[in-house]
Amino acid sequence: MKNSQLYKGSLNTIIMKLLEENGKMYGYEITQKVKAITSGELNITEGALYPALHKLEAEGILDVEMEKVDNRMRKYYKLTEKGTTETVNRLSELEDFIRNMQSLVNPSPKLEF
Amino acid sequence: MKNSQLYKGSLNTIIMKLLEENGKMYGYEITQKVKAITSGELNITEGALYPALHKLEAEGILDVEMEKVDNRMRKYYKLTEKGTTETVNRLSELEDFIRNMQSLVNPSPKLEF
DNA sequence: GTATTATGTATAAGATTCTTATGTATATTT
DNA sequence: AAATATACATAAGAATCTTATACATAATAC
Repeated sequence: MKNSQLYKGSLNTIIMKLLEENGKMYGYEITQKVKAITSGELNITEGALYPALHKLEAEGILDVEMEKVDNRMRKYYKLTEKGTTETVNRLSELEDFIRNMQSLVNPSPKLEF
Repeated sequence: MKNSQLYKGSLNTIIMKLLEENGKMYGYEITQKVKAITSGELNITEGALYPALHKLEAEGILDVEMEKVDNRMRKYYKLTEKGTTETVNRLSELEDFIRNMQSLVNPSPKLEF
């Protein structure tokens, strides 16, 4: 996704947070939501997304539910109980990560008078 | 480094920022500096650090300079001209990344009255 | 006095995550 | 009729990191 390696490792957290927020979503919907929220800056590729969803399902983080809409198949994903708990941890880790990165690149905050 | 995949992809940016700030540093010094700044939360492993330094050197981002201190060898790294330019870009990418991640996980900022 | 920890660099095997390319299929727009 | 949007899937390879191992000197602990 995108021309920056920084996003590597953040996809699972993004998926889980969106599902926590929206109840249930299908793959394509996730890609569009992410694109919209980031003003087109972050584009999740299918090659990254679908294997990630399958893995989260295999780990018991997500439940899946098929639905046929407009003659097309949709796989809706939602957080399991375990997944909901795990999401809290992931978001906490993300906060720590962002805080640490800001400490590293912003050693002396500019004081304004 | 650490028990979170989120840091994956951020090592180069961290190295470059520290070198921009401190002029020149050697590998072990970088690991200690990062540990100190993050209060022990982020530990750069040698297996990640040294290959990263070698690659940045091969890409012309870093210059190396050997120095013998206390009968031990040290390899001091510093940014090249190209590396200095590249650092500006990386830090800009990091800002975008952090902003995007905050948008994704913080959709409705809590208003306080 | 010797064993551990700290300092210092290095590589190699394997895991994880992602990119890029490809495949299939239907609906809509040009 | 062709291209784009919607929808899911996988496979090969790249990039990054973990874990383990290796070597070497200095300082500290027992």
